Amino acid sequence: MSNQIASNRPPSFLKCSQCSLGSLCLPVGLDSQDMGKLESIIDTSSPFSDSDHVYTAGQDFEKIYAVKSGMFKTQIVDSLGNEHITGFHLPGELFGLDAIYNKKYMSTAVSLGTSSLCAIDYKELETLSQKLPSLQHQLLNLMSKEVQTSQSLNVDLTAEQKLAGFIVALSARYKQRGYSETRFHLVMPRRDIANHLNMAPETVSRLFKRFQTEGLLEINRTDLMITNMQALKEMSGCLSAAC
Amino acid sequence: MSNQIASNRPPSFLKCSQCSLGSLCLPVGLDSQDMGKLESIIDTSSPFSDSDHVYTAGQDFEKIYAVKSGMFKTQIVDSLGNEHITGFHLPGELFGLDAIYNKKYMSTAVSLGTSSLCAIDYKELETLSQKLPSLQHQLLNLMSKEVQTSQSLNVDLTAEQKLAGFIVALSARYKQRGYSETRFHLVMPRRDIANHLNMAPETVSRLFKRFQTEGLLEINRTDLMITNMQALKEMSGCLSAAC
DNA sequence: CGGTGACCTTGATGTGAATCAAGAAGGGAG
DNA sequence: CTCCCTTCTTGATTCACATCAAGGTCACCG
Repeated sequence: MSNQIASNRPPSFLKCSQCSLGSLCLPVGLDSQDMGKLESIIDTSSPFSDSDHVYTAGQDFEKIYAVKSGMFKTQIVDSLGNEHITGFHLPGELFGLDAIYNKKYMSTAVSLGTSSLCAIDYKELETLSQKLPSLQHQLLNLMSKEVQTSQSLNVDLTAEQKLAGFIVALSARYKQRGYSETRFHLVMPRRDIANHLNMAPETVSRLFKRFQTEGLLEINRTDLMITNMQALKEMSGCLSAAC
Repeated sequence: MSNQIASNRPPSFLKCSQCSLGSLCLPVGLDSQDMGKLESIIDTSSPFSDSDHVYTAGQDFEKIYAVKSGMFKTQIVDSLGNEHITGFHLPGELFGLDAIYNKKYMSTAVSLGTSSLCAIDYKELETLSQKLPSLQHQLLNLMSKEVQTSQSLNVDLTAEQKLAGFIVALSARYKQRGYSETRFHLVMPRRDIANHLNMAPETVSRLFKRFQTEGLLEINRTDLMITNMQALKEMSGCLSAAC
């Protein structure tokens, strides 16, 4: 499975114990017996199609979600109706954690392409974490990571630095998951990348072109190949964990 | 104590059970016996003077911190040496949570004026959370809040909206702590506000002047009085929890 | 009390990226 | 295959805010 190009795959109905994402996701550190207990509170729903909503901002919080396959985006809406994409979520990553505090979802979660996920009842997860120290530990770890990621997105960078950083970080996340770090598909449209990074889609387009001219990468629609990782990392200001 | 103007106060050496911040901080939901257990892992250090560092980015992670009095800022540094202030921390708020995942502090924490805090050994906190469901619950809640706060800072807003939002959010936090919501001191210099919000200090200065002209607030150096809260909230786009 | 330095304010100018405006390039549906 | 619609690209123009530059204010201190 290593060095495959990441792409959408048929939804899998594996339990945690058979899931290849165990080393990234909640089960880190659990033995097979404890993993069984975690499995018992996880609900593997049917797959989502492109643009399907998992939950909508304002709904009562009940479950957190772990991506199994495909990709999801989470977006918040301000009082004027402007949407902002807070993150893209790859297999093994959790989302919905921002809802814990307010007991309402703060964001809307949307599937990009065909994707599948595990739904975990948060109340039960808290209770189970009480019994399984490793589970509590990993849950806190993943929340800490989330804090860190959103904080580093706040730093004031040029459009060039932000886009380079986005590509580098995405590459690192694919690598972690056993995919090629130099070649992958951009599942999300330019508009979504631009929105997430607070820039205009036109700017994304122009920058990709320039990156290509400068020999940093090759891009054709959604197909991306990184040809000079080092230069991209340097350009990004090395804020992501990947540097 | 209600409706006092917030200002620096002599450091307090109270334990959680005597601390007035219990309703905001970690002890939420704990009975007096359990609070005693929490107190036993908390270290009340001597007070910090202006610009003192609590920890520095890169140091091994060991403790998380709760502000007792005064204010602290946390800042990260990119590879080019540019600093970015990720947050200002008021009494009852925790910081250092972003270090859990990497086991190293990602940021540097600095005191603004004279301040004091509680240091909590994280390993012991995890262990204790294992025994006290309410403590685990509150810890997860506070981390969730942190995620939410930094995510809403990422939204693309005008300088005007960002500064209005900053003032409104600060006001709400002072109110929560029993201080006046309409009049308080800006402990941090303009430069720090500007840095945190990704703008130039000159822009902050000009906007404060305009807000004053428009009758939204009165400001003299560090002394701030809000005269039209509603207008400020509307201007901010109502992203903070305060709307 | 006058000097020094940090911080803040105010004005003039510059620029990175947004916006505006077409067109080009896929990709489905029939 | 052709139409239609969405997404992407490319160029011209504009604008919000940064940067540059200078002067003002206050606190501290010998």
